[in-house]
Amino acid sequence: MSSSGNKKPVFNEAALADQLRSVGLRPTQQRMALADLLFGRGNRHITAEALYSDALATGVNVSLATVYNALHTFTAKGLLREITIDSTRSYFDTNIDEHHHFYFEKSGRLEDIDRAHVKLTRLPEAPDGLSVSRIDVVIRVDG
Amino acid sequence: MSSSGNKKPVFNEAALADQLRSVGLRPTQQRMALADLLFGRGNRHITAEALYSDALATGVNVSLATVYNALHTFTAKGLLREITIDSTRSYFDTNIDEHHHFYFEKSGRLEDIDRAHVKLTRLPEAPDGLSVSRIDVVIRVDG
DNA sequence: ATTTGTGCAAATCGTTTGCATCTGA
DNA sequence: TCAGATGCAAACGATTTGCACAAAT
Repeated sequence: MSSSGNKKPVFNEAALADQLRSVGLRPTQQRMALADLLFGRGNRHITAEALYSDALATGVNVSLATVYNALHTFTAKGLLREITIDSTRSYFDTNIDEHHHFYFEKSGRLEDIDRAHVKLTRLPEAPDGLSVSRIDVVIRVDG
Repeated sequence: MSSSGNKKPVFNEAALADQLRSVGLRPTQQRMALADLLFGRGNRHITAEALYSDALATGVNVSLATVYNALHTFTAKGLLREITIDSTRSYFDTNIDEHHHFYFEKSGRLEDIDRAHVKLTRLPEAPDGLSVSRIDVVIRVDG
């Protein structure tokens, strides 16, 4: 009973705290716990509600508002990437490298596709010399 | 003051009615008027609220619920394609051919990219032999 | 001490639903 | 006639917001 919840953090607390500080965020208890759930268990594609459930399930005490707060703050600081695929909810992806997704329509699950497996050619220029901020490829499969 | 609104329908009424009947839909006044707004002015990427405004502005008498109804029914019948890009609203695309999109982040506007201008290679197999229902490519630009 | 973050509950907003009434074939 | 459509208003669900309180520097 030394850390912030029932489950031991997967990441070293000091390292997590440094990561948060390095992007200008205070390593509060809630953010530490959420960051641990997000980044301490491999790549995840998670919704706010799901992360909230995860937190409750592991004994972490946070409010839903704080979960939304943390997800948006992390996204703004580049620690997460927001994926919009289903208009009823937002997914947050812990993989911030350039990559793409399979979307399983029935289950609502997302799966990463490495950038090396999708090659885009003949891409048109962005109109008016605007710069491209991101290219998303989503392969929808009926599972 | 002979047709269903202030603005003359761009499409021939009989042709529109046939198009609706051909997919098993009754050509009601509301559906005819909405179909005309949707298909009678070139390709459009429109939200439910925007179509509703359009309808009101052209003197067409429909409820918002009917607009949603029509958009979903048309989509189910293959006359429209629903595009999810922004989690706060759904877009409906009158272009049902395979193609992709530019998304202008500031204005929220969408623009078609012909399929010929995006070539995907090295596509991974869909897992578990599931079939691919659709591939969406969205190029986000900061305009 | 000051700034930043958190939690609660209420508010928002796009969308959906229930149900009574109308309409097209 | 009568299945299918429409309209209204209430319900919904994810997300956001206002504001008082707590925690971090």
